[in-house]
Amino acid sequence: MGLEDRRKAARTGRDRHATMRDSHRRSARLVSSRPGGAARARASRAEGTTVEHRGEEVAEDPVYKIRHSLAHVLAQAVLELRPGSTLGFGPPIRDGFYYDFILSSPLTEEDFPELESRMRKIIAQNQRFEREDLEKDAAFERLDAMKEPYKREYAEELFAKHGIEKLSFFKNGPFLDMCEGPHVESTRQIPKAAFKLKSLAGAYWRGNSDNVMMTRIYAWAFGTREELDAYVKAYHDALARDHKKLGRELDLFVIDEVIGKGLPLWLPNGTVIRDELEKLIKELEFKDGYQRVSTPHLARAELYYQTGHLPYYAPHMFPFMELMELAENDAGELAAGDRVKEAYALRPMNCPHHHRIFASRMRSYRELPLRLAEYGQVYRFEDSGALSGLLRVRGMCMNDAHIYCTEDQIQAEFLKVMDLHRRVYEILGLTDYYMRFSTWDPDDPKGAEKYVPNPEAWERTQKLVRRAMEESGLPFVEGKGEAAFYGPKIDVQFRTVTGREETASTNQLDFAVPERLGLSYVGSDNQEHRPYVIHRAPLGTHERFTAFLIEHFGGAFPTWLAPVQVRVVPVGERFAEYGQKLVDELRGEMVRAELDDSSDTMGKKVRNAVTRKIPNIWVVGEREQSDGTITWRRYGRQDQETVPVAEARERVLAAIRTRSRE
RNA sequence: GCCCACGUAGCUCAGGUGGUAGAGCACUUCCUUGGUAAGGAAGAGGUCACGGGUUCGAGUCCCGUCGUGGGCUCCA
Repeated sequence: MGLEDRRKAARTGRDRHATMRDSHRRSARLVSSRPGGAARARASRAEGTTVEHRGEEVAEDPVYKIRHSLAHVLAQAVLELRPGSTLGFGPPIRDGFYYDFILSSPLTEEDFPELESRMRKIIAQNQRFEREDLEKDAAFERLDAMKEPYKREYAEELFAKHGIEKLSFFKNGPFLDMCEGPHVESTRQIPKAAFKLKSLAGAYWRGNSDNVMMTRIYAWAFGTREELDAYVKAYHDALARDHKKLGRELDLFVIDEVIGKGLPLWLPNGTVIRDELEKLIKELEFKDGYQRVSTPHLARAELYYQTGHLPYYAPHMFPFMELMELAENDAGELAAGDRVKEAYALRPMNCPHHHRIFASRMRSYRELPLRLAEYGQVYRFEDSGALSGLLRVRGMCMNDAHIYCTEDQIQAEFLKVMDLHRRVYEILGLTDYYMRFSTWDPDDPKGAEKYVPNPEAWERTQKLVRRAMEESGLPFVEGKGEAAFYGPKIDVQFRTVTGREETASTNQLDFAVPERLGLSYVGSDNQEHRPYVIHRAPLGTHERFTAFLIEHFGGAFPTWLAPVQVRVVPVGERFAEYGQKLVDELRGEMVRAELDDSSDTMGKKVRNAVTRKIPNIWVVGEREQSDGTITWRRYGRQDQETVPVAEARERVLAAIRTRSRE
């Protein structure tokens, strides 16, 4: 495939994604925005900045009403400031609300004070929210008079596809909006000091990248000023834990534009964390019967035609490397000709390589489940606008493994995988996550493009995964329509310090690709059978997972993970030799220890060690040297103790061995 | 990829209305040998992201490119 073809494939691929995405966002919208009628309660996924799925209890929440009403107040203020603007959606969200506009002329964040003050004036006017339900014709007439084409587009859909009878409108003061409510009775019930405009953003109409880009204004809003202040303060405090900021301060990684965007360089300190995580998971996987393999970052492009991933993944792959056949040019010299001799691709995933290992010889049912694990480096051509620190990169290392098994083994294997997750999170002290059971949507009109067409297999595998999840006792929510194209998955969702939700881990049950690649094993019946494949990655990628850990620990890693585990600080130069001896002994035990033999003062040395968030500082001076002790200062603690060297060393070794949270 | 904002020394930032760059920390050298979060002095370090344009003159104004951030789409 030539570059231009690839680009074309990329474009179509992207278009297809957009369309598919739109279809499930549309169904989500309906739940939240349907005017009148009971909002259908639905398993809620913890929404970030998108729409809340509402149940009745949510709708009655006073803060929800305040946020909903504030959105109207904001829109009114925007229309005052930018007459002729048109409206998109303006729903309440987790910590406030937003509203989308097509602005008649641009706004900037510098306009926020002006907007906020207009909003307060509107609130002070004590405008009543009055509801009016209109039947179809009247509703369209109203919307045309309002000159709100986007609202009208949505209304048409509501009447046509969802069979609603009436459309509800809310009027407060001079502002009229098509909306399902509910709202406060009058603007006076909105606390004037409990909201704050947050940011300006672009957002596609209906979340579809084929549509126009609207301007979204995000705002925080709460029931009281105190809650708002506390929230905003917590938000700003959290920014100190941002992995990008700490990555720089603690020399963990850099992203160098000369190397390329989204291609992080791991510095020695960051590499320690990666290595420790690898050690951890290798131990756990070994105990669970995984075998390690090692495969190249490249493969012939042919491989991706075989797997059937290509149409799906082309937009996310780096361009193929094409080796041209040699040919004589006009000058009669041998040079690269027009014909592609061979094409290679940087791999965007590890599974095809592992599948080829499975296929490398005849397999017997006696070998199953076969668990092949690799820390596999992959490269994905992510949209430039999606890149973000270590959270979204173009070169990443996955904690990947593929479990080849029979249908009878799926349940037990899935349980083991989920238990592996549980153990990892427990060791790391991660509790702030939730699991999402991502299933196919048989009613999805775009289902033919989205899913492997095998309803029976979908039902069967989903049942197996669901049962495994229920047995694992891990709580999960269901994400209908979120499945991979080849099977259901379990995603683990985390939130970053800035509140953005990300998937840290994804586990998929694949009943389709083994078929495409013709994988098989010989059963006890001497017949060939198709294995199932479980794709799983408890630590996701090093890049993203480390980003979470940096933020989770605020850069203050427990001893076992810390880049420097012990820093020995001699009180004066005379004690450097004693300090060096301690360091040598620790390093002899594979402890990452170092001596601060700088000419800084005591206070400065301690400050330096604390600033680097080193978990253990051993201070040594006259007393320690003569007594064979150290004075131990732990990160984040003021109290300290003087301990015999042998005991101190043993305690550090134990903390490392047990991976204690200390 | 799209919308918006930003891009001054390694880092954090100053540099009204255009007149060819500053601070603190870090770094280097010297002095200080100190008991728990910054001892002192000197020094080095910037083609103000890059490329055009306007102007007698651009870090400062305009355009483009690249990069970063916040969102959207997508996703580990």
